[in-house]
Parts: sequence; structure tokens; C-alpha cells
Amino acid sequence: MKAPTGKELPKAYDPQQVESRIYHLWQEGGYFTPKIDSQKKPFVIIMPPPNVTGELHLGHALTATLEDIMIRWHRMRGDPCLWLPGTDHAGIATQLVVEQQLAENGITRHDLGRERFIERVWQWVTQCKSAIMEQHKKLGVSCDWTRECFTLDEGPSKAVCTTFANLYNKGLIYHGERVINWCPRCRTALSDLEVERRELSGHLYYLKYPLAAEGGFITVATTRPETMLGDAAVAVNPDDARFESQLGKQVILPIIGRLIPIIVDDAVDPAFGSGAVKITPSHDPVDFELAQRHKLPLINILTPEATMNENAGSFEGLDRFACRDGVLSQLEEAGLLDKIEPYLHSVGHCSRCGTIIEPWVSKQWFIDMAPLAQPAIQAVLAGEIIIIPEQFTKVYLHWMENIRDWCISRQLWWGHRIPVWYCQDCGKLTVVPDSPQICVCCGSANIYQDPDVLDTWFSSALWTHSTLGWPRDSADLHYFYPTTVMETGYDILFFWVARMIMMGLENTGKIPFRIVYLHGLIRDEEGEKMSKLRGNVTNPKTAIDRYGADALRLALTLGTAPGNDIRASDQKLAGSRNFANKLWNAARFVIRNLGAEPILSQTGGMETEDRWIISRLNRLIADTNRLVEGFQFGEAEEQLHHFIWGEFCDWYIELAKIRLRQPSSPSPLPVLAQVLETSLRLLHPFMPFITEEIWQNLIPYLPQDETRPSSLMIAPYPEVAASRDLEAEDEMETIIEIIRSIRNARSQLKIEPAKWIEAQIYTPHKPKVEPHLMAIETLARAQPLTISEHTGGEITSHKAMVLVLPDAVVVLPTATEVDLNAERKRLTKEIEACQAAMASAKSRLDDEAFLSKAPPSIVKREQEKLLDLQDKFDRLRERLGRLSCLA
RNA sequence: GGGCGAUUAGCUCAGGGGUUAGAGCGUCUGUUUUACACACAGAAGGUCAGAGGUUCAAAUCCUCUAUCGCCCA
Repeated sequence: MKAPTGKELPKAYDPQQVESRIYHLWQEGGYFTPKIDSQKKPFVIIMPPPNVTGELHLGHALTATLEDIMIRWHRMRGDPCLWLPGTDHAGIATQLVVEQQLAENGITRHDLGRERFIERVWQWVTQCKSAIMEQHKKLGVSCDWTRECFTLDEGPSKAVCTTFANLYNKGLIYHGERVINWCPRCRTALSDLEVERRELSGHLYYLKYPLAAEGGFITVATTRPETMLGDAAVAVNPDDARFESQLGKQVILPIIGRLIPIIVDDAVDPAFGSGAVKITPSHDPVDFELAQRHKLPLINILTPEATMNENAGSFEGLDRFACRDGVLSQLEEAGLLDKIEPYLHSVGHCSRCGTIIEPWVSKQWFIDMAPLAQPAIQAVLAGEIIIIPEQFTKVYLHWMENIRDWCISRQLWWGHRIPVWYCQDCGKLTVVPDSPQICVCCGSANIYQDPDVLDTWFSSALWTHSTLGWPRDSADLHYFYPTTVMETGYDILFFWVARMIMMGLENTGKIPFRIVYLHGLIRDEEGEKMSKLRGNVTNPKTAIDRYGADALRLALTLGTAPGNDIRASDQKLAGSRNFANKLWNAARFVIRNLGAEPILSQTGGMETEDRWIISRLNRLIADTNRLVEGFQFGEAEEQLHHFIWGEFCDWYIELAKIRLRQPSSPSPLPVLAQVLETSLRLLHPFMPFITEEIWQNLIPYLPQDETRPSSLMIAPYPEVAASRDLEAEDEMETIIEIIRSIRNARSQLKIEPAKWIEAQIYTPHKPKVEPHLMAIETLARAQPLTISEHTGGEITSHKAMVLVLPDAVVVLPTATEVDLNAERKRLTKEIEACQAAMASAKSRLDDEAFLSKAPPSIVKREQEKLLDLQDKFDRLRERLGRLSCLA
């Protein structure tokens, strides 16, 4: 055994002095890297890779905390644990960040050219990745840094190309002309999910289109009048009688002068606007489909920058919104603007840069999702994959059942280049995972690669298996796949989780994970979503520097439920820091006393309070394990908090102090040490730094144990060692109640804290209470203190205050300041409350239905309750009666 | 338009058929009591949004209403 150093711990816990030192200790120990043991089932989490767009925010900190809790818990339980970290290249978002940096110097990416721009992005990425890693380390995450991955690494890139080629060969990836969401600022296509719809108050413009053959007009309503330049038809609902006479006729498209037909289609809603709608196949997804059905021409009027092109006639070169004004004024001059109504409509915005997106026809790559969705739906329906909290299952299924094709090509420079080569000789496509030298059809070397890149989420969708080596048949893939838990925010259920399930099943034939755990969003104190725009983003580093990593972890997760949003605040951080300090000082007390008694013996008897705290500890162990197993981390933390602060510190340590002062009874030190050590292990997954630091300080004083590991993080997680000691719990409950009642009375009587007060205890449970007289005396400051089996009926002094408890009556005979009226009032109030409780118990017990239908245990409990109440009621009545006699 | 969730103490939230509904923070009163003032002791504070229903029993399950929030079209 190492000799106790006798060095005192600092008076307050200072995380800054501890955390980085402890993290190094763990890293040097190599505890983060799992050992593959074919006999054991591994526990695996693939970390959601943060974007390399900047530093981590509190949402990432929450993700990392929850995952670290699970990983540390499983690791301590002896499971081989892989927690694989990584980062995401985040194509459009990262490109935007670097473009903004360039813009500060007045440069665009086009000034640099593709190659130099990419170099520039890599510089940024390198710096960003290390910043993210540092932040994660500050938070204490125990992930396996030796397996860290980046989406653009060779392995994951190989997975991307392989998947693309496979899906292409199966006919599930196709190249096609569709109306997609186009961001004119990013100059790229976006998927439907990357479009954020915002309600805007705009206008509904009613335009009059002249009929070609005769006089008159047909009126159409639109929110985007400038698109009329690309109109190919006017459509009405076939059942709409208002337009019967105009069917099959042609109208002259104003400004342009093109002749376009009036057609019928079921898709037209007769209730919208005038009932007739303009059809712009190139600039509206619904119109596009309608145009396909009616073989209407596609007339594209926009450039990629959303200025008007040559098809817009005299408006060529004008910005889309300037063009709107121009079109409106020309129509007005021509008397063709019927009316304008205010109109609330939802407008798509680029979720990255906020620019209003333009539905735009273009040739893009798509994945046909429906065939991939089917097995992914089945996996969840069959319970192979479980979603927590459960209510998101419905959301998932609904989205999957109505899934639409996914536009995966992006006109960006940063990302996985699409593995498609076009032959300039035969015009055919070569789609292979490896860079080909020649066309697979004609053998020509005259081929060039598609300039576009893939949606970032395409590579993210492969993350659970591409990080483990797929498409190679690697040892990691064999052992760690399928992974166990996918823990992430509910906001990327569709973006990521759903797609991972589909692609995991498609590529490996197996589900990618068994459990999806979705956490809520972090909000600020006012409940606002955190965003850079609002400027309410907290950097985890700031919080850690001020309060410590453990405090941040606890503040983010204490008392929270899965899937619920979380409000972050300084108050919560301070509360968590206070708890850390409380634990620190409890440990300080224990260690100081252990130091005074160099040899710690495990022998010696146990007092009731020892049995009590150990029984409570066993209950805590059972609860904690049950709750963590059930993903109820916030609740588990609450139980730990309650035990350590409310039971161990408030009662057990206070009781132990009394025994340490007069060493005749068995020493509480073994129990103090045992309870502290076990609590540290229980708390470690949640607050790893402080628990490790205390543990390292504590173990030199503990009995030597060859099996004890060198770090708390690999010590075994506590398991229930003994059944509850209900006798001890009951006894201590009585003692605590007596102490509380005297303290309460002292406070009511305004007795100075330092002053001793005489107290008499009357109880039929004298043997139970008697051994604790010293504790009651000290903690309630009651002296002289006597105990008797009599009922207390002989109290005659009107000065006395009588406290009626379930197991005892406590009399304070010299409570000189007792106001008789106040005392009568107090007793009457207690009697009333007692009566009310009795009445409810009685009415239940009088109810035949209750007696026959309720479980016997409930009935029995109710009977006991009534007896106790009756007893208390009698004693209260008796006391009140005597008081009345005195008055 | 469709769907999901929330409504519990002044605030932030747990709890999800079975004692008299909990925690943290805040408030009030007192205290340097030798681990801790980042603390201790005590107290006040709730018709569990409203209305129906199911049940021996509802904060908890069902229906409707109101308010707020989110997702999908």
C-alpha cells in the first residue's frame, strides 16, 4: 500500500487544475481503444461527424456527452467498446465558409480556380479538424482516436464510389432532367431536405391572357409573375364549368407573344385564384410533371445566377426580382394586370445561405429511393431497429413511405467527385469505382469525368460501414458491424438516420445499428434555437473554462428526457458546478479522516446508519443500472445527485462525524470509504474528470487490492451486492424524522441555533430509537434528551410543545415561547390534514369494488395507512384536549 | 392541408394508473456548526391547461377544446 501523503485536497474543486492532466492519463493508458475479443459482444457507437465548418457548439457537446455516458458505462461493465470519431467535409457548408473568407479579401473561388480553391479548403479543414478534436478532448470524450475518420479519407471515398457504381448498375441511380431546387448564390442543385420553407407575405397577381381567336381573356393567378415568360400553357380543372367554352383554345402569351394552349388537368385546384393556372414547365415541379403528361415544351428563362436568359426577350440579363417588376409594369401598361391580392405563401430558401431558391429544370443525378426504403421500413416495423423516443418511429415511417427521389449531384467543387466518365467518341458513360483510363464501351481514352460532386449526405449515409472498412471485408467490419447505438439529434432523422438505414441495408445486407437514440435541440435561456445569426451560440470551451467539463456535461443532461429540447443556462451550469464541489468536499472530508487513521481495517461491527447507507447505495446501484440501460440518463443523474448530496452528505457524513469524535463505537471509516468509492464509480460515466481525480486521491488509503485497475474509467461498474436492509432503512427514517421535527420546532420557536433545548421522546419503539440518542442530541441540538415508552399523556405543562410523529411523540417541555393559540392552531391544522387523509383511505376501504378488484397488496397498504393515521389522529386529539384544559 | 409534441411550484423541468405529486434554481427566515457560504438548517409555494369519458382508483389512459412549438406537404 502506498503511504498516505497526508496532503490535503484544495478547499474548492478547480477543474482547470485537473482536467487536461486526467485526460492525458487516460490517453496514455490506451483505454479508449477496444480490444477485439470474439467471445464478447462489443458495444459500438459511430460518432455523428461534426462538419468542418467551425468549432463545436453545445449541440455537439450534448451528443458527445450522451455517447460518452453510454460508452463509459459499457466499458466499465466489461464490454469491448468502440466509439469511432470523425468529421464530415460538409460540401456546401464548408465551401461557403471558405468562400466567405475569400470574400473578405475580395476574391471569389473562380479567381483561384478549382485546384487552388480546393487547396485552400484543405488548409481550413486541417485547422478545423484539430480544433474540433481539442474541444472533444476538453469535454472528456473517450472515443478511439486511433480510428478517427474524415469523409474524404481514402476508405470512405472508396465506399462512396463503390456504392455509386453499384446503384448505377442496378438502375437505382439515374441521370435525368427534372425541376430541382436551385440555389442561385451557391450555384448548385439542392435536395428537397436542404430547402427551408419560410412563410412570407407576398402577393397573388391575377394576369389576363388574351384569347387568340376572339376577344376576351382568361385570367391566371400567380405569386411569381416573372415566370410567365416561360409559360407553355394555361390549365384548368376538367370539372370546372367556368372554362368549358374556352377549352382547346389558344391564348397569346403577353409580352412574349407566343401562342399557348388552354388544357385540362386534374391536378389543377379550381379553388386557387381564378381557377385557371399558368403552366411554367421549367420553373415549377408540379408544372413540370403536368407538362410531361401533356408533352409541353420546356422553356428555361433563367441563368444559373437567376438572371433572365435569352428566352426572356427584352428582359435578358435582368435579375429575377427586377424582372418581376418589369413584367408587372409592362402588363399593367397593357391593361393585362387584373388585380393584386396580399398572399401568405411558403417560399423555399437555401438552408445554408438563406437565398431564395429557384425551381429550375436541369440535368442531375438522382437516386430512386422507393426500392431502398422498403427494407428500411421493414427493419423498423419488425423491431430490428428501435427508435428512442418511440414517437419518432411514426415520423420515420411516414417519411419513408412517402419518400421521393433524391437529387445527389451538386455543382460544387468541394466533395466526392461523381465517379462517371463521359466518352467523347462514343458518347457512352463509364461508371466504375476506380478512376478508369478508357471508355468501357469503345475503349477510347478520350474520356472526361463529370465535373460535379455528390451531396455530402451521400457519404454520410455510408458512415456506419465506410468507417469500418467497407467495401473491404475488414476485421473491424466483421466484429463491430452492425453497430449498437446511433445517437444524434432528431433534426437529422431524415437527412442522416433514415438514409444510413437504407444504405446500410443496401450495402451490407444488415442493419447499421440496433438502436436510434434521438436527443433534443439545445436552446438558449429564452427557449430560442441557437444560431450564429441570432448570436446566442455558446462555445462549449467557454462553459468548460468557467465551470468545468463535468459541470457542462451534467448541466446539459441532468433531469432531461430523450427527445426533449433542452434549455442551457448559466444557472444550470452553476448548479452542476456546485454539485461537483459538494462531491469534492465530501471526498476531502473522507480522505482527511482516512489519513488520520493509517491502517484501514474492514473488520468491526456495523451501526444502523452504516447498514442504512449501504442499503440506500444498493438501491441506487440498481436504479442507476436500470435507468442507464433504459437510456434514462437524466433520471439516473438525478438519483445519483439525490443520493450523494441528500443522503450521503446531509446525513451519513454528519452521523459519521459524531462517531469520529468519540471513537468507542465501530469506526465509520470503512463505510465512508466504500460508499464514496462506489459512488465515484457510479458517477464516473457522467462526470469523468472529477471522479477520476478523487478516485486517484482516494485509493492510496484503501486496503490493497491487486485487481484494482490503474484508472477509474476501467474499474468495474457497481453491481448490486446485497438486498435492501429494510429494517435499517425504517429505523433511520424514524430517527431522521425525529431530528427534523425538533429542528422544525426550533425554527418555529425562533430558538437560537447555538442554544440547547430539552427534549423528551415517547415511543413504543424505544429499542429502535435509543441507540441514536447521541445522534438526535447532536443533530437537533437537543439536551437534555430523554426517552420513555410512555405515550406522553402525562405532559401537563402548557409551555410544552408536542410533536406527533408516525413512530413517536416528541415533547419540548421548555418551549417557553409557545403561544397557546398558535399551538392550538397548529394542532388543529394537523388534525384536519389527518382527517382528510383518513377520510379518503376510509372511503376506499368501504368500497366493495376496491376491496374485490384492487390488488391485495394495495388494499393492505391502504389498511396500514389508515391504522397509522388513526393512531396519529388519536394522539393529536389527546394533545389538543389537554391544551384546551390548560387554557 | 396532414402529422407529432408540449401545457405540472415564481422559473427550468422530471414523473406516465395505486401513500398526502418531486427536483434544481429563485424567494423568505436564520447560521462562519472544523468537508463544503459553490455551504448548512428551516419555511412558503401546485384544482398537474379546461371539459367530458374509461377504471375500484387518473397528473398518468381515451375523446374534445384552448394556447404554444416542431415536422411534412
